[in-house]
Amino acid sequence: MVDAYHHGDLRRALVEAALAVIDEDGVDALTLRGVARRAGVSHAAPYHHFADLADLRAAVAAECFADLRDRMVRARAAGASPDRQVRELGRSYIDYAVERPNRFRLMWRPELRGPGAPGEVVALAGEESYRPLLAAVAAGQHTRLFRAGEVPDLALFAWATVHGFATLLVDGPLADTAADPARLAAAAENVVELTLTGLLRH
Amino acid sequence: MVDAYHHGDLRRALVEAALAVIDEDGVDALTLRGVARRAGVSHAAPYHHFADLADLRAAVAAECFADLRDRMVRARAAGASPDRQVRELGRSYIDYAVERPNRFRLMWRPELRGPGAPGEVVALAGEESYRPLLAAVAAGQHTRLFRAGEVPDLALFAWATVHGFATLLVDGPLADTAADPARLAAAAENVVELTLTGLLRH
DNA sequence: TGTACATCAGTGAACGCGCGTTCACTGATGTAC
DNA sequence: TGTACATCAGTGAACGCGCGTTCACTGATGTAC
Repeated sequence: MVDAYHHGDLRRALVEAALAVIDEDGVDALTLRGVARRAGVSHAAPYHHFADLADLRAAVAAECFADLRDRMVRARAAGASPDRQVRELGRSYIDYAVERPNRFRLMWRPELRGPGAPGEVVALAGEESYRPLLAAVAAGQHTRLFRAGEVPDLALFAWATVHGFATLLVDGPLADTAADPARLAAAAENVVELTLTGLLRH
Repeated sequence: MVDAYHHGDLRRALVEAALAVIDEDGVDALTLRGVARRAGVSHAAPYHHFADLADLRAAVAAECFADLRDRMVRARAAGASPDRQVRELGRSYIDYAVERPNRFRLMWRPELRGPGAPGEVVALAGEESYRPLLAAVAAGQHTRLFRAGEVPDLALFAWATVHGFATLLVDGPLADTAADPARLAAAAENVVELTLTGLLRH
């Protein structure tokens, strides 16, 4: 760490630097040279740890998904009943997007998933973030609180709603709402409750 | 049109070229030089019609939103009752995203809306695409088919759900579903019906 | 109807920029004996 | 414990690239008289 040589964990430091660049200047500002600069190493150093820019981007996205997964796991644990779990999951998902808009944007960039992308890690990490919601929906169905139907179908509906709301906050016309905590909370509450209505047995 | 000089409507031709570039190679492949090349003019010519790249991008996005608005207006007209209107609107929105994924991606790029963006036109065009949904929800509430509540809240829920589903199809893990017409139709039906459940009075 | 002239939309050369990537290199670290 | 050597993670110079943008220019078009 003191010495420039044999940095210790330059890979880690580069990922941290990349997160900082993305948070501050957006996904498109991410460059290998910029990250090296920020980490205080020469522009050629990152090539010892990442094949290319796409590889670095994928590593950063995987990191973000791991963070999201942890939040989802905690959110589910915070809910006593399945319906509360879904509420917590929805709120946490929205919070993540608003807190870290640029990371959220990166996570859904098409380059991560297209053909030829080093996106397998990303896809797997994404799946793991989804698992708590699937589990909560299955549990709600098991206690006959939620409506009958395929678990993946119900979960997909809930995910789509919350994800759509989050992207509208981050990239759409709801930016003003996202900037005002009170309005954001009210709008999120509305969306989450209506989602639950779609899930509940009537 | 025959002559290089006084092209006739180079602005129009540049927008068309930009749409072609975006459809074929993605949003990030859009450059002023590339568009000029494609339109068969020198790379400096576009500056007589657009201030810079961001300006061209905004013009293209506005064009896309106008297209979406037309589809939304037609979709609403195709539905006899408010619930059918919502179904048509949802399906058309999803169809647009799947048919024109790169245009759909462009339309929600944050650069279009951030501070300093020439995005006023884009914001207005986006609003107009939203109006048919607002109208359908208001109509459904008026006939007491839909639940009580603020129209914007109900409409936002419906939009978020369909928008989220569309983005998951385009940029997320549902790419496989989007590629298979039968599965796509089934998944879209599921999402739209659950959305309606959230809107209906019980 | 002609003519002089302003305007306007193109051209092509030129600029600087930051990027990704490669390469021969160097010096610190770890290991076999 | 020392020593020779392989390995490994850095460095810095160099490359080519396409881009955005500017600029003086040119020739077609429209207009005033």
